Amino acid sequence: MVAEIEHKITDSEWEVMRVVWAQNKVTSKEIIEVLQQKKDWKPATTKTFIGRLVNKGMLETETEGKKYLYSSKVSEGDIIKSSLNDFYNNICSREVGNTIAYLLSNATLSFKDIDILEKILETKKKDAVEEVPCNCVPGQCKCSEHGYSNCNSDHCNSNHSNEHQG
Amino acid sequence: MVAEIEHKITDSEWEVMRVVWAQNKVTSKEIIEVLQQKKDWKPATTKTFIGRLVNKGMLETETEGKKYLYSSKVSEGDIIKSSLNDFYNNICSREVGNTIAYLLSNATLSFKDIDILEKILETKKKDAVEEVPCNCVPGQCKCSEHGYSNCNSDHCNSNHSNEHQG
DNA sequence: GGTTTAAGTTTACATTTGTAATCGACTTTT
DNA sequence: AAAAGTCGATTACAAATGTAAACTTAAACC
Repeated sequence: MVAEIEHKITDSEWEVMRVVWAQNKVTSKEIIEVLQQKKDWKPATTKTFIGRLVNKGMLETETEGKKYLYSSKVSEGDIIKSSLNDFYNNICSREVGNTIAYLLSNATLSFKDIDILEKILETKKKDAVEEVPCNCVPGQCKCSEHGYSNCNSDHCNSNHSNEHQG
Repeated sequence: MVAEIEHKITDSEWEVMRVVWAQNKVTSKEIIEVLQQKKDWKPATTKTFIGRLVNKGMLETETEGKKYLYSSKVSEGDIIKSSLNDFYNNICSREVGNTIAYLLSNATLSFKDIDILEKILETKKKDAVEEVPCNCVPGQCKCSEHGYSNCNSDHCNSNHSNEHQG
């Protein structure tokens, strides 16, 4: 189970977190410098996001002698997982396979990555299904019913599906 | 290349789009009914989202005789891809493999899905790399440097990485 | 030791998002 | 034809987000 992440993280907050994750413990000055370079943010802007992340419980502070050091309270992997879970709540369950295929196609992977993925894929064969159930609308997506002749949903695998695919 | 999606789509807007995708052409009444069931939204709320989606150019309207029919101007797959691209801009390139592994592990897949994924994975072997480059911070993530002894980033594969992993 | 500087905290403000009521123009009903 | 219902459009408003200046306090410097 993935650690519970209380709040969603915004795009801007991601940027800050990445700097922290990349170095474990950092001063605000370091974060500010990196993001001034990378995102052209004014120092004040970065400060705001740091503050919000502390409030959200994503970052914690520690006073080393005189100065503040920021570190992350949540791992990058956990936030990624939490964000993806949120995202996957939005999409049709039938799109999951396509989605992974798309990601896979466009990814830069290491040999080790590929190795791991192959193994996982192998185990997935055991619980593969004939047709992934659709969860789009309560009464189920109409495209899975026969005779519905103008479905243009991507996940529709009826033979009518490519008649008018933008 | 994925179709350019002008605007980001919000969680609430996803819900509306899903109803439209599931049925191709729908009246507002149908959308409202589904989302009243599924999300307990007041009709006015759904109307707002429909309106915003029309403004964003995601939905288009057509008057069949007397009444409005809404249909999607963008395919579900394209929006998913666009959203995932946005998301992947936020995460470390080294996390991509892990991410796909996570998704794969938790996915419900069809036999066909698995088949496709296997083939893609096979082709990925050709351009696999020894170590995926990190894109977290301009000067590269410190965890890839030797001697940096307190990196707790998930993607750090130095041997010090599990000393204090929350 | 007073002044400059650095850094965390407060305040500011425009946009976007979530959530919804109300308005205005048709349509349908009586 | 007047009343009532539909439905798209307009308006409302709080919370979240992007972006940043100002304030405050403590440290550093001359």
